[in-house]
Amino acid sequence: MNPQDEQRRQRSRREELLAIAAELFAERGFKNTTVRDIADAAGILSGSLYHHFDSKESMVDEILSTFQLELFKQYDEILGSDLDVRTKVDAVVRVSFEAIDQHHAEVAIFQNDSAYLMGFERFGYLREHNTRFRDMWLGLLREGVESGALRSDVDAELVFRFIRDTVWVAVRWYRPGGELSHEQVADQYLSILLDGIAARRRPVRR
Amino acid sequence: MNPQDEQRRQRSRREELLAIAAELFAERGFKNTTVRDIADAAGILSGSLYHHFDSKESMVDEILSTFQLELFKQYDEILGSDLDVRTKVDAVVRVSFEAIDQHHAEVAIFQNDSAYLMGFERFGYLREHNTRFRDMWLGLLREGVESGALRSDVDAELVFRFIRDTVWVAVRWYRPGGELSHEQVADQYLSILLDGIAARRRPVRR
DNA sequence: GTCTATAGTTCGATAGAC
DNA sequence: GTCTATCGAACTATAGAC
Repeated sequence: MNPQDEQRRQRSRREELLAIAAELFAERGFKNTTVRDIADAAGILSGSLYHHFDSKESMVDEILSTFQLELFKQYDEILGSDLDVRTKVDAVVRVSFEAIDQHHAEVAIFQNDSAYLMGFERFGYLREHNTRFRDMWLGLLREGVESGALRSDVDAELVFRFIRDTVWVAVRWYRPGGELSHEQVADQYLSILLDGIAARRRPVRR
Repeated sequence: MNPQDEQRRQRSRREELLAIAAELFAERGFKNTTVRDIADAAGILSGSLYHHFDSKESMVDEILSTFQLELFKQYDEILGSDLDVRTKVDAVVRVSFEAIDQHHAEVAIFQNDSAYLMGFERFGYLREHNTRFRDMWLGLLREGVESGALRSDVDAELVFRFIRDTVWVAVRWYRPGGELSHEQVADQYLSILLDGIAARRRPVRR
């Protein structure tokens, strides 16, 4: 039994089924994944899934809400610390790329299907997720400008969108265990975000 | 009505239906839009759509292939010009944001559904689109580094993904006719991309 | 906990009248 | 060019046996 299977065996059946569903949702999209697909991948029949879950929706609900809880616990730790702004920005970006690495399926589902899912009342917390994420970044950016660490001549709302989109959309091409580690991607991303890709006429120490 | 007018009238009706379908595909996604939705929006019944189109797939096919043709015609003009690299990068980004403004639905469909559609053989040209876009940017970045206009210490493949994702994903929040024009968005994006968001210790002229 | 069997919908697409 | 009418397939979910 390889390590992945071993790890899976230790989890409850419910979590195992959720992990299988998450992979399929991430790969094909929520709407394009049928309960039969999930059951097939789990080696059971579609009806048997309903012994564990109320509906297909409640499966993706549990996947996303669990992930969101975990992610914001990490963000809150960073924001509540006494690190300087520049280091906080660094930490938030690193934690995000780490999430893409360690919760790849969840991030992919959030990225691809949250717009659709937000149409349902039970997924209102996804909207809350977006609001909290925005507040966090606008706060960091304002603090950074005030402290003189960040430029003040660009629109904060636009910078926020720029950061948000570029970080999370990386889930489309980043592959855990691939050539680049999530730390390496975070390094390069922060370098581009902070210093840009244009060459400097004169070296600037920071 | 003579045959020529008849042909023109059919073409315009066809284009009208495609525009309606494109809006729905962009808003809800291809899979989540039914032929009945499209027919309802057009004020006809679902069966009547099949007088104009073979299938739902052929509708999205015509929408995307037409757009792709037009977009790359613009890119090729820029690349074939004798502008310097820095100006070419500028122009390519601006044309892309202009496309988000003027072909919002098409870009949204490409952004949201091309991964799914690429699974079908008839949409192989979407893969070609990605390859050409990548070649274009890697060429520009290499040329930029060689000419000394761009930094040489960041991974070109990663910079390409960074640019690609940041530009196109803007279709998720950019609204044509909204507060910010596509030119303004392009200005700020280029500024962030080239110079970064970190403050400079000393002003650097470029 | 998984099975068999199927209810109840919704979907893409077709045939032929007008 | 649109309508009426409908087919067959695929889907979510349920009921009850084992």
